[in-house]
Amino acid sequence: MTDDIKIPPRRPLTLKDVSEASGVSEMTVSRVLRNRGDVSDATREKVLAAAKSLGYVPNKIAGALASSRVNLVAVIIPSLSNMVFPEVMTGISEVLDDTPLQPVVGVTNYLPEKEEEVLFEMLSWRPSGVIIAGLEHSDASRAMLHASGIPVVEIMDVDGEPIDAMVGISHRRAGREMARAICKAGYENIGFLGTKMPLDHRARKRFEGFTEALAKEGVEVMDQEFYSGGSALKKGREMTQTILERSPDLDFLYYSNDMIGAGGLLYCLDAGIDVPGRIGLAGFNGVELLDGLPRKLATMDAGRREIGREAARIIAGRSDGSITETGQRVELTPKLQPGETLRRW
Amino acid sequence: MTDDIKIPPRRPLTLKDVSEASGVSEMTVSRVLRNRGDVSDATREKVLAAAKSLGYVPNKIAGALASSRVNLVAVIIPSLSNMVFPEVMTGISEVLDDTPLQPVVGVTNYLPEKEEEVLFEMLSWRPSGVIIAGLEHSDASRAMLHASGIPVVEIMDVDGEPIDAMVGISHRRAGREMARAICKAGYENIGFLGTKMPLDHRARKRFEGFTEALAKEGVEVMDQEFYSGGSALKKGREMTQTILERSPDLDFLYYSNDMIGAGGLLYCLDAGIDVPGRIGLAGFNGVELLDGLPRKLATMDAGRREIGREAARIIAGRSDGSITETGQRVELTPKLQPGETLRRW
DNA sequence: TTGAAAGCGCTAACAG
DNA sequence: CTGTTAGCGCTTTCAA
Repeated sequence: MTDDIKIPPRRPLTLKDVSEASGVSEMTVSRVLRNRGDVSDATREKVLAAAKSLGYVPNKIAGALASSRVNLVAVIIPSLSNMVFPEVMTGISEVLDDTPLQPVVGVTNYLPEKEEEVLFEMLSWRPSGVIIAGLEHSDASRAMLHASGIPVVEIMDVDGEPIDAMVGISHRRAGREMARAICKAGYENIGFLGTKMPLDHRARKRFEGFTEALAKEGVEVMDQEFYSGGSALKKGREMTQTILERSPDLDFLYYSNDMIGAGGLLYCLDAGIDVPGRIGLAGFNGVELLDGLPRKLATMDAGRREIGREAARIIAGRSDGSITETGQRVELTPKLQPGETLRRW
Repeated sequence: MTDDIKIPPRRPLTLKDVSEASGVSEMTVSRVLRNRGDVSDATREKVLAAAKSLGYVPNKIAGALASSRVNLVAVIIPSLSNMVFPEVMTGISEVLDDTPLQPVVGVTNYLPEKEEEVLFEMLSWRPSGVIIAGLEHSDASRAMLHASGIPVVEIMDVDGEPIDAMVGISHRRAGREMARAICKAGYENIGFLGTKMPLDHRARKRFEGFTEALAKEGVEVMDQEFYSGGSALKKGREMTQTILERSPDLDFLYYSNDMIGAGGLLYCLDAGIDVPGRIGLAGFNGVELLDGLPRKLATMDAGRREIGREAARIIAGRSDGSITETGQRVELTPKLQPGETLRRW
């Protein structure tokens, strides 16, 4: 009986295969597999058994085309390699896990052209929603998003006009509040250290808010230092040394993110500089890492996880019809964490 | 002329719309948009102009169904929140960026059931390939992967039998080599600190290789300490303090990852412990962060970026037909980085 | 170089 | 509760 040898199917199984194996119509098989409509227990059992034994995996492509429903949520972010966006992802996953929706991630590396590409690619899959970082996009990107008719939530930032919904914090305000806290603590010679990233609009806005609030107190940023690429912790060290050698009078350093701030803190401690007595330090983001440093860096928690959750809730709600409004605007409040690198006042 | 008011289309545009707008058949429009087959320049121009002015975005769902070609690569990883997988992702993106393929990420949180779910979900989109972390999967997962007929690359680990291709390092060997280096440096009372994660098979294999090689030298692990959740840096501090108080004779601490190792290092420096004289330290992964620490932690680079690149190359090659073999096995060599926390011998 | 016809595998809508 | 009939928007195939 050489005919007995089973050749494993190279062709993926279809509903028809399950239908034939179970003796139930394709339509009913489809109903069972989606838990839709009423099906008798007996039929259900038969179908389930057949599907399982065959190892049937439904073809969502066909399903999506037929139903014009796609349970995918496009998430478009600039980077995965700093701690901030993975945490947003965690928030998104947390709420989508309780829905039929699935996140699909695209990374833009802070490049508008890349964003456009990724967006086009993702929109061509007709997702149920788009969650995209930032409010600044190319005209083409905005047009696509607009024309798609798909729910869009722009996240992280609320300083600007959203295409549809937005969830985030005001980075201008975050910068202002940090400036006020610093002045209140009595620091006067303030330096700024950040990334060499003209396209990081949120960092830019924080800096703008920061200088604006300082100006109100009659203070100006005394010196600045920028970096790009490499280990942020190491860069933080190096930049700190550089700026302090150049401007020894500085008594406060404001970093555009916690990683370089942590590097700066390690440098100061190594160099025997009194923190926060001689020099105060502050970062931005509120990353978990800070918990393990020798001294806790002052920072401002951006509520990244909560931003992810809230954005996902909006998409999920619109997708299942429980939310019908559009244009939601959710502003979260960044929380100042004074840590131990800011003088008590 | 009130009829002049244009109501923006809620219905997504189709090929037909472009066809009508340009006066060219749907088929030819399709050819132009995909750069397939010969089309006269004149027609091409017309079509492109029409598509652009309408803001047409092709429907990949329909395209994929018709052509049974899906330019998606499923990437299934346990977590995004430690530094390791984002770096693998970077490697994957780097090579897929030069292809028509797009990565789609699914996260399993180290849970086999979740892995099964995510896998099922992703396979039902009929991706061009699957890149999945680890060699340990549930029977159901293995069966699905097998039956799918889709190229599968299991990554990170090579200690086991792959379903199809695999790319990674031998964690057993990594553990053994670290053990040898430690013994050679003259340390004798060795402690191990790791995660409380029975499902992290790679950490387990490293530990097995580690103890095995120690045993050959007549050495046993003297004490162990485990943690779960929270800031790894902080936990590293705490665990180190705990284990050293309990076993003051320890002269070496082997950490299952660099983050807790870094925490341990910071603790030792704070406590004024002579590193690597009194106590040696080593971690695992080779994360960039180590560059900025006061002293460079000994570690073993797992080549995560390269793993991602290699896996993506295999998928891309099979997908474009430039590779026809299956079952590739690529073992990368982890590189010991002695840093400054291991005595020179 | 262009077009017409026939599905891809599934589900909506309706009929029984 | 179950089945039948039409497509979903695109690409394949074949013909002009």
